[in-house]
Amino acid sequence: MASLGELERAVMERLWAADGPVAATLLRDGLADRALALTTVHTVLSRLEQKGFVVHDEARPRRFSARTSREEHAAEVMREVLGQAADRQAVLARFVGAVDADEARMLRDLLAAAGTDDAPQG
Amino acid sequence: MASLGELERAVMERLWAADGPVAATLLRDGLADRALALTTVHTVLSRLEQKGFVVHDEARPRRFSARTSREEHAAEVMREVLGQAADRQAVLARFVGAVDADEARMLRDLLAAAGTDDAPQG
DNA sequence: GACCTTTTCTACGACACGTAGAAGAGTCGC
DNA sequence: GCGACTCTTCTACGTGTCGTAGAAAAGGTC
Repeated sequence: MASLGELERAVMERLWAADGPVAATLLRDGLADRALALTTVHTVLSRLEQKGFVVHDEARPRRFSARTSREEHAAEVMREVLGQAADRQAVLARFVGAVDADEARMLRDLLAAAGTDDAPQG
Repeated sequence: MASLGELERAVMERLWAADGPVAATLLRDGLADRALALTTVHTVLSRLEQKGFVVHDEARPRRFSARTSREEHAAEVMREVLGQAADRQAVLARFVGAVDADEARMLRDLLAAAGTDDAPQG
């Protein structure tokens, strides 16, 4: 997975923070502190689309949206990192060994909930 | 966290696969398929050190080693990704929702083991 | 102390990213 | 329908990082 540059990340943040699809002009305004040209925003958006992070609709003032939510993206990255590891158990062990108590609790609950309808088949 | 380039990653893999500290010449030999000049290996090693992934001892033919294990590194990245998220529970939910059954089992076991001496302190 | 090896310094081409102008395409008002 | 305006795409450039390595300096060997 290609990673994001500085501006690219900022744009993704805006997209994630938005309710729905956002026009490029809106994005530029949201990034007013950077005083970007509209074309700059478009370039970044194009690259983001190439990388698969963004999609746009066909309406004429194009509206852009993140392909996945911020959370889904983070989870995706986590799974990717885990998936690349040879010894996934070791990675998970270190992972749970280092997350804080709150997170451990969340994980336990989540796992328990998932387990209830996780009927082993085959 | 700075990410790794192609060669940088290959070097890290060698370092991780090695038992202990490794000399640059050994690394070059291990990467023989790439036919790299020793200096190239040294440059990469220096950059890796700057990024905090590698350390070397003071012995004269310098010996390089990975600062953290492969697994620890992966876990570190996972925690970093999680830590950056605003809604960590949502991330974790998506994460456990997508890992496969084996991994879920590992997590459950790991969490259970960790839970036994996870005394809540005021 | 001369010679060989290792390490450091410096450099360069390629590519990604931030940046944006120019040109082309579409929309709206008259 | 045409012109003015806006949006989109194409193209380009500067900078930084990465892969690559030579030259020079530092260290070790005999």
